[in-house]
Amino acid sequence: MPPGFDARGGSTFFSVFSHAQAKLVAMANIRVRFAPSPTGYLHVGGARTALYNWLFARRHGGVFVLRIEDTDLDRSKPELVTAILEGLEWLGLHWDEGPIHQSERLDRYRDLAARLERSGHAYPCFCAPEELQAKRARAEAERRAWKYDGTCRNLSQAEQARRRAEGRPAALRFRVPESGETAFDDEVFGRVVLQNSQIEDFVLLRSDGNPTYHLGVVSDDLDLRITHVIRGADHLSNTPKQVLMYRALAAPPPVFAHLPLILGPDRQRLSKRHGATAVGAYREQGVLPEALRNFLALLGWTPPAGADKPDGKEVLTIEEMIATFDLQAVSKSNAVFDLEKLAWMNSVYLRALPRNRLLALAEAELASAGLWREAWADPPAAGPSAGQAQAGSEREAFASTVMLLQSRARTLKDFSGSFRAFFSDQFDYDAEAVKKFWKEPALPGLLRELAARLERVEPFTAQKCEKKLREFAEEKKLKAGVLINAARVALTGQAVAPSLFDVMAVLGRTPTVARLSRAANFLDKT
RNA sequence: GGCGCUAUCGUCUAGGGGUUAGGACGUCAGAUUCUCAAUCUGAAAACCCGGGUUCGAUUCCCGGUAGCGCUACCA
Repeated sequence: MPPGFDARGGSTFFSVFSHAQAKLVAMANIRVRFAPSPTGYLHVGGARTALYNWLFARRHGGVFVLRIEDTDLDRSKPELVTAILEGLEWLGLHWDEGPIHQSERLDRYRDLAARLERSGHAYPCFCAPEELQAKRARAEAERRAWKYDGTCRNLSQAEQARRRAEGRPAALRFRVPESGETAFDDEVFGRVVLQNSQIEDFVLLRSDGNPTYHLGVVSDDLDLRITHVIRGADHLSNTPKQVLMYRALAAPPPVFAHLPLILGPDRQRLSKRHGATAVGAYREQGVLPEALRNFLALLGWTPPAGADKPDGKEVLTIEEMIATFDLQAVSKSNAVFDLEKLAWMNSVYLRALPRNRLLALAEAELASAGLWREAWADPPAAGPSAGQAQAGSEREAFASTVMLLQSRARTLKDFSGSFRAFFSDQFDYDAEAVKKFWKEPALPGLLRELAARLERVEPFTAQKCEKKLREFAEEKKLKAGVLINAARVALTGQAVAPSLFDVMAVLGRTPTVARLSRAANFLDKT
């Protein structure tokens, strides 16, 4: 580390350091952080921010720090911290340090605030919040721009002391220069410049002694030696305030990279109104973490096209993402969260899932829907015995059912939803399916006869079943399709399912025959 | 209202002073077929508007418009 790099050293060396040079130094020892506030669940926007931070750290061999910004005591809920951590773990975004709770670091913030006050960069403000609110409301009513008016900015030492002696509560405000401008070079947005006259003397320390966001972030980013601040673009306009603080502390600011926001289909900022925004909700809906992660990665970032990754390849392994992630390739414009594309991506990942993992996930889904049967469980690896051989065959039947269904699943929910008939005898006949495929008047008799013939098929395989059914159709001078489609509805209750004969094989003889008869009985009654 | 940022198919985006403006999702059509999905083939679909610079702007500059963000003793 070159001299003068200790952020807390207060060296002025950095004031002459160019942005490019600072960047170079920062690259040598990358430290990034994700700093959610536990006032809500892990939002997909937050998850993407975390992902980009994580990718950046992994790409550059850096450290990914997790920090919980819980300085708003009223709104922060400890149980939400757990939910956020779980969300991150689920997505595979493991942090190297933390979680660090800001609520446990109040001394650090007060120290920094005191330092700022001593150096004249901050001053106590005795204005009552209600008073300020009234002024603001008035200004708004008169359609004037409002900014803190500096009432307490130039109080004499004696006056400050007098008011303190009176026990009047004071907030600490940052003294923003009256003129000039503040600029920084954002990795995504480029140079951003703001007139200091536009920035108000913002609060650093509340009158109850707790820090505000700005104090907390700068203090912690300094303490944690954060080199790159990668966060949502909603912080872009706040950044000059923080840059001003770094300047007042004679400390080098980190490199900033702001990420465009994620919007709902109506182009409004994504919120509950648009449906699920919490990562956990997607998990519950049967989305795979790697699918959500891949989808989120592409929401604002385009991987480079190369020989190994021809234009159009959007399904990326985590390794490919790490190898190619680049802040320069992050888009500047906000992106609409496209549920359809997520669903597609999820089906791609679902189809590529290795057998064991798929079976485990299907089991979990069925269990939570109350459809799981212990007989399907993975038999213990111990030596074979009569009982286990039996269990093993049940297991095999379960496994082949799941594998048969794999290619048509959109989410894990399908296993307990549209695939229900494969795991339970309790299912209804879909009205549309009945209308479409149960038109043939002679159907009850046909289904019964078919059932009778299938009873004699040996062995009960897809091929044998198909042969039997086609022979039967020919005898009856029926198109095989009529029988096939009718039987599909009988076996699954649906018009949509895998190849009928595969369905028969997977169900087994007894359920197949029973369901055909049951359908015949049902038809008799209607 | 003030300030900031952004602007390519419906959506995510590539591209860049001269291109048939490329890809992905979705949509539509066809192939396949026992339904659906998958797969394959094909199609429709975009440079916000106005000025300027230029031989030539979708690309560069300015303005407008729209969208989003910030404008708290929230983060």
